[in-house]
Amino acid sequence: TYPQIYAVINAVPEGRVISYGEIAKIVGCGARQVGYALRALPQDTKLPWFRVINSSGKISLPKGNGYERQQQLLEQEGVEFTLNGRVDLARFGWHG
DNA sequence: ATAATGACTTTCA
DNA sequence: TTGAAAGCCATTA
Repeated sequence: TYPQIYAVINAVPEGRVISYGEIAKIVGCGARQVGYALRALPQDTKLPWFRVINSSGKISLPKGNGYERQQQLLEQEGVEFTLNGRVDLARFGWHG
């Protein structure tokens, strides 16, 4: 299941994001399993893990531990965040 | 084999 | 709009 999840994430184009649930629906597993796969990712991975956020358009990492880093990486690609730290999935969301 | 654990989601209050 | 509660299901222990 990891390979399938990684494959989908790897297919997400720059400047776009996808939710855990979307990935789960595509590979046919639960949404939590997607997060589980990301947690097991090495630090030096080339996978665009930061393009994965939750269904409400928010980052699922706790502040002070990756949250800021992910937001920065996304903004770096042109993804805009609202005042309350959310991403508009209607505009930046990606559907294969 | 069994039970616990979540980088989640959806469904109501 | 917010938050608790109940689903979810592969990985860990």
